Amino acid sequence: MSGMNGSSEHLEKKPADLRGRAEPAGDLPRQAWTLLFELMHTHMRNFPALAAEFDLSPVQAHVLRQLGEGPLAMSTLAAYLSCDASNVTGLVDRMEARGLVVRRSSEQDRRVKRLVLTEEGAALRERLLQRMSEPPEAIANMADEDLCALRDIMRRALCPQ
Amino acid sequence: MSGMNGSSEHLEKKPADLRGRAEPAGDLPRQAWTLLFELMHTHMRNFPALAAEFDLSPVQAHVLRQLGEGPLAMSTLAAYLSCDASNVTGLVDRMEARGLVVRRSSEQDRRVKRLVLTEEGAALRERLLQRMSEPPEAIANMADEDLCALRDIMRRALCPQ
DNA sequence: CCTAAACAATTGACTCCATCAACTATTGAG
DNA sequence: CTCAATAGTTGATGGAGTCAATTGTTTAGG
Repeated sequence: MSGMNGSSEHLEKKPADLRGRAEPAGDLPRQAWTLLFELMHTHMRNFPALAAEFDLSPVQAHVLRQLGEGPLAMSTLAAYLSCDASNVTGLVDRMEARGLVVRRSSEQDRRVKRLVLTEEGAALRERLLQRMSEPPEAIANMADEDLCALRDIMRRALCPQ
Repeated sequence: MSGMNGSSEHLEKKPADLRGRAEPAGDLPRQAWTLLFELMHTHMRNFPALAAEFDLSPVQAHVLRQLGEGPLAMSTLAAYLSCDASNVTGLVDRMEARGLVVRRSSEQDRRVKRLVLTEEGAALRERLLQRMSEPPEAIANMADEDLCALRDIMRRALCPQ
């Protein structure tokens, strides 16, 4: 880093404005969310590198993750990815070329093709999931009570039953 | 959605395997992190759409967000984005063409160019930040106690002093 | 039955993001 | 002064995203 001549470059650790911009005090969800977003964001930054550890693009890693619980139609995958169906074609082309998945034509409806993990794909998926579940520092360093509380809070939020 | 003929497509609400894969019970950070990751992930899925509300690409939105606290050298921005410097050139080209930023040559070091937000860029940034701080449903629906606890936990985790 | 609408997947044209290698201009150290 | 290092750009290439158009298939209506 040599361009550090006197000017304000502020790359050090960026505490940013995590305090909530003048602290509206009434807007609890926004405050909590902004903090979460910060963590999320710094972590998502190295997701491409994480995927690259397995010679996957970020999206391929994402697909591999979603593909765990049974065959998915192309269009269903497109819905998961919130993207156009035409996009999935090329994406799956590349993954099929690497032997991670195969297209299987449905017999009930010959328009649809279902994606099935190959052995190799399933194995890679296991390794990937294991790697992705490794928490970042900010989480790993938290106190056990905070971790427990966080887990329970998130369960309540994500599993509304 | 017409391809729903009997087969297992499981797109409904995807509770996924949030319980932690056989519940190792010892690995608290992994459990908490996996839950956080789930939220993160479903939220990041519509970030492109959010950016598109402002006619920005996801990366442009990201840059606009980072560009708030003063001029940044191109290389510094590349470091923020964890990407190659050559990438930033075209990125900034497009943003400059839309009048959001300008390149200003440094006088101390004529190699570096600093990015400065234009009026329009700064205004758009404000609107963008406001929009981005809107919490997703899973957060908005949380109980106040959980929100408080979550905020405090995240503050402890992110502002280690 | 048969035609027309709806739908799954693909293709083609296009843009943006990302990487790498090569290049220019500038700085700074010996 | 010379030479290595640095900041930014360019060019080639590929993945990922969009949209519009096409093909093959299903389904619903007349």
